[in-house]
Amino acid sequence: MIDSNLLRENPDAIKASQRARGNDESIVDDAVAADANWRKCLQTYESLRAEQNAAAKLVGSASKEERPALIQAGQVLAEKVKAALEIANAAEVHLNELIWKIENVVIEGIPAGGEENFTLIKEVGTKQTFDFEPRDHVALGELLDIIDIERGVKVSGSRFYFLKGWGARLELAMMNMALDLASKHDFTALITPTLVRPEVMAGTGFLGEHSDEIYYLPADDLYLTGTSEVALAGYHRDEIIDLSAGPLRYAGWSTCYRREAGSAGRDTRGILRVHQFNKLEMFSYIKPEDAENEHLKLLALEEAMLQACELSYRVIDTAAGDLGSSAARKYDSEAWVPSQQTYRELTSSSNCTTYQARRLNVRYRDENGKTQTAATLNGTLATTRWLVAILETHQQADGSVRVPAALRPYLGGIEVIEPKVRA
RNA sequence: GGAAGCGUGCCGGAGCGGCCGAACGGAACAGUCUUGAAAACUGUCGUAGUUAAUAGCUACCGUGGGUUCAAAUCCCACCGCUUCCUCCA
Repeated sequence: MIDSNLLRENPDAIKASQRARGNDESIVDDAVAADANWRKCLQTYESLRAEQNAAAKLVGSASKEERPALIQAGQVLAEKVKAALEIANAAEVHLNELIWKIENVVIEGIPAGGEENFTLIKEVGTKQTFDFEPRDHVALGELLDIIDIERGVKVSGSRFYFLKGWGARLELAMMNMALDLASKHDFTALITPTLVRPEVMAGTGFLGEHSDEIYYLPADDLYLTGTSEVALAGYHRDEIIDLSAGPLRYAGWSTCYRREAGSAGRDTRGILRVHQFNKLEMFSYIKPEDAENEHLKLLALEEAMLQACELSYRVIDTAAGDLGSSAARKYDSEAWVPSQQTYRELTSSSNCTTYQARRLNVRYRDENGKTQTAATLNGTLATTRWLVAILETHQQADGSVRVPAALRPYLGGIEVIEPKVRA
């Protein structure tokens, strides 16, 4: 939710942002008008209400003879107040409808346009080449007996899989390494609920246009979360948090569920796009003026993880039109996937400025003791999808996979995952 | 799942339909006193909206409705918590 002060003071800034995103900018003028109208209606109501309160007070101290007339006058006032309230409420509803539709104001300097208009920030590492015919992660997973897609489908349907043996351990190793890294940088580990109530799902903005991406359990009126961001953002909802000693940082681990409703036919092979996976997500609550630096910090940690996994990757600054509605800026890092000869997104880190926190009502006290809306940021530190890049990048001619050195301590020291021997 | 009880400010805890944004106690903050601290004393001490305004006004006593001239107080629904029974990891 955007700042209504900004709407009053600088609607042009919001319009420019809407334009960069490719969104309708006339809605901003509508919102300004609706805001003015609401305030006018509110004042009408409040002054009538003040009159009513004063009148009601008189009844209490009035004599028996005076009362009937006063009560009758009160009845008339009550009718007026009721009518004025209805008008004011309707005006507020209308204003909210408009204001909720306006997406976060993008940070100046990010590229305008859609998905293909990103700015390339950097490329790190060399794209892996092989002097043999490389296998894709599905073939490797089968050969090493570490990913069992066939049985995943048998048990749960398409886009499900089993991680088995070293595959399962590799994922846990990666998550643990990520958690260690995050912990060293002041992130508190948090294992979050993955079933949440409708109001939390709506509050974090995931019930909008992406609602058919989300699993819903009607018998219990609960939603399965597609990312721990939902729980992490809801964690401090309606609270005044203490940021005087620095930001609040969390590393949330959870299983994530996605229906992939709109992606039939896309990435059907392997575990690149699945209904269920695990993710370690960083989340920061911070003073707005520090948000951009924090964003760089999140990105730096993501890069540290990618480098620890010895992956080749690039970092992009996403264009305005490709941002989620809460994000003011988004950095994605994409790892090179040899079998696809292309970069695939492994991390995504968004600076939501105060947009998300305003909707969730998360505030802090500034130096003067005044409450201010906090800023929130989130970023991926590891997900199941990383296994695709790790396996494919570090494969060897015989189908074995070299374990990146940084991961070995988490895997009992093993250096190579060998093909299954037993038939 | 069955039974009973309870939800008030940072915490504890009062509250008769009107004089309750809410007694009282504690915590916290500021000051007096003190070489300094403690104690004692004095004061401050919720959030938000509107407004030029730290003036005024409005709203908020779990949430949403309702009754009434007037609701923390009465009625209804929902949510949550506690205890007991049942069940269970």
